Amino acid sequence: MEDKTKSRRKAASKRSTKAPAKIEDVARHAGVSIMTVSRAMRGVEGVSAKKRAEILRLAKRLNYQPSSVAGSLAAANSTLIGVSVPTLFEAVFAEIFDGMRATFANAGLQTVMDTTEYDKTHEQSWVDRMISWRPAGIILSGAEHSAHTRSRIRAAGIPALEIWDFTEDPIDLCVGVDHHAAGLEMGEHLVKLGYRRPAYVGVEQDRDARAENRLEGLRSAFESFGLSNDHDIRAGKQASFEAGFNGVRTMLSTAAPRPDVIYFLNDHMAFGGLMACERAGLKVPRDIGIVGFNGLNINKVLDKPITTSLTHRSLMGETGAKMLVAKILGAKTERTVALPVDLQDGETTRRQ
Amino acid sequence: MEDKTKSRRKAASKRSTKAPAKIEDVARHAGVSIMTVSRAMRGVEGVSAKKRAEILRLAKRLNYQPSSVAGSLAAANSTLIGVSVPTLFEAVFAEIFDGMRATFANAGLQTVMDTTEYDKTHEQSWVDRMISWRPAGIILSGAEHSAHTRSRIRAAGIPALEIWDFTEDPIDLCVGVDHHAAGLEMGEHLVKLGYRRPAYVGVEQDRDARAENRLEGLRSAFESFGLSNDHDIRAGKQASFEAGFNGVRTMLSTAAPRPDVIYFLNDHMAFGGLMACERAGLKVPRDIGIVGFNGLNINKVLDKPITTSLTHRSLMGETGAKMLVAKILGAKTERTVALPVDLQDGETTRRQ
DNA sequence: GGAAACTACGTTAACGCTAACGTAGATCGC
DNA sequence: GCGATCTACGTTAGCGTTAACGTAGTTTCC
Repeated sequence: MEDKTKSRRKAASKRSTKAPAKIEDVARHAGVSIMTVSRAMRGVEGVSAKKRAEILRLAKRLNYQPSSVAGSLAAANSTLIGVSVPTLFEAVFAEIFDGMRATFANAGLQTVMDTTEYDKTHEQSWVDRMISWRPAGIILSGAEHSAHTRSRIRAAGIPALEIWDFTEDPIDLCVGVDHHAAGLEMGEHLVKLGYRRPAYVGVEQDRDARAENRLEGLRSAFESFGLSNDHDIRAGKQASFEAGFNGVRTMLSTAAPRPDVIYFLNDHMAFGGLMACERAGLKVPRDIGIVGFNGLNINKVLDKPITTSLTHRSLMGETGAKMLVAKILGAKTERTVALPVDLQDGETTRRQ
Repeated sequence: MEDKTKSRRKAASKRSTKAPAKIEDVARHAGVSIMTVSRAMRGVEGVSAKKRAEILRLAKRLNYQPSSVAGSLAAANSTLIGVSVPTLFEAVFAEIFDGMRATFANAGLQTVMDTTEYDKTHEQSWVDRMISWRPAGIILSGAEHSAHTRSRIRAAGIPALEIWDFTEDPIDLCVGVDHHAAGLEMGEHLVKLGYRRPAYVGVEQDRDARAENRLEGLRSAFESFGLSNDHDIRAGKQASFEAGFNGVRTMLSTAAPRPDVIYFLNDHMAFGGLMACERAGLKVPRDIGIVGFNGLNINKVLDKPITTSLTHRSLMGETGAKMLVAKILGAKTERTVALPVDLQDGETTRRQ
């Protein structure tokens, strides 16, 4: 009877070639209690050095890997940090993530990442799934989240960090840059350089709230001088070289009078746009100005560096990770940190 | 006594503002058994429509989120797919990942990703941590893994996919391209175009096994014509624009006689190198040839597209994901799939 | 040299959930 | 009209681990 039940259970489970070893197997082989194995594996006190060594050797031989699932259920704590980024196609998020790595590794926390495709529904379901794993912390990109997302995270009492966009009113913690201010600063700079007919080239759908904020900043700069931005071109789904290229082609074939400067969603789009301008016979910056955002790597190899706003992605990641770790450990930390953006006057805009 | 034990336990747990609702809370509020709530939440049979609706409403109100930790321990199954990529700085892996997304989402599987930094020790510990969560499947980049990694995955009996590099002898499943063959094909092409003094520009440390395979392929092509590649420059840690730029600068200042063609680790490095050549007054392809790998996005906007080998990253991701899902569901699938690489003759190498 | 303190274990009871099985009451078939 | 089947639940026994506590044997201290 006993036997039958067991074999049934086994057969019902996925075609398990061989069930992986569990703590009980190690205990039996070592002739000790389960608890002693548990202590030995975790390196906590209460086991003699000799027995510990023996148990560890046995565990290795049996290919025993403690189950984090059972472990975190029993201990009610976890070492997971859930990270959500809109896309991996923009190097920015890879750089932020890279900046966080060391801090989390030092704290013994492991990150698990997924992408939301700039979609709030995606993000919501990601948050729910993530919470169901009871992580030690959660990281979201940007500062605009659905009410559902905010309340779920708060209700779960999980430390959370919003990164990239700055807000005074975060779910929990926030580190980022003020995108509106960055756009405004760039706009004022361009006005000062004498530009009067700005255009914008971004991606289809205004899913990227930060980019929209920058555009608004730029617009208000021009508007405060009585100038308006009529040309708002959206091309492609991702902020790629190609999208920038196509956006400019579209613009040049439709816009009259021609804009005198183009503000791009980021440097990659700006480079694509630069290529399109030159292909169309326009000299940059003589005939038209090109402006990007982020200060991406490509800028370092171009003959004519693109005028852009440099963001400090790695520092941002590190700062955010430290704040989150502090919060998780119950230490004091600032709730919000705003990082500066450095305007870099390149050679794709005219000299003053 | 009973009470004391409970409160002690509570106090000992992390400063829980308020413990999140559990299935028991919902059951109590709804006046039904725990099992009925479980069934209602999972949408399985055995609950009347009326009760189900009521329970779901209650769950929402109590902010109840079923614990995946407890759930997968009890049900001994999981919906996790662990994905390991060497770096997020190369768009290639983002594209492969993107290609997999839809397939996994349709199968109700969720991915969790982390990076290994091209480090086998990193990868090993990632595999161990991942296995401890008992995922439904595991995805590794490349085909060179430590014995420990291979045996652990096999011992755990978890379906695994190796992607990007092709091998006849995978841990479990494999989809990728033959990098050696791609290098060989490009080498033969360059010989045919009349190139005789090839050079290579890659990154410091030969951590990227695929890139080394391509280089070997290229070399054997030249060697079979009695030509050798003397110039092997390593610059930077990441395969960035800048690394390509710096690599070429180094090369031009040291190499004599000057190589007539440079093979780069990828298109981004090639573009950086192209910039460095032009900065140095060399005309491409008149004075020197530039060759990349991957067929990255930037190539679509360049006046002179870079000669490269196009890889089909999105297709690769999709193919691999389908194979893995099939394996997880117990369906038949091929063990290995080799995808083609398309040589694209650009304008950074001379015409025949 | 005997109580106190420690060391190195073992035992028990969770952790939050689900599989498997049990069971009233309703429905059905002939 | 009565056994057979079905529906909608409830009960029981884990899943693999750890926290908390219990307990022999050993050491320490004055």
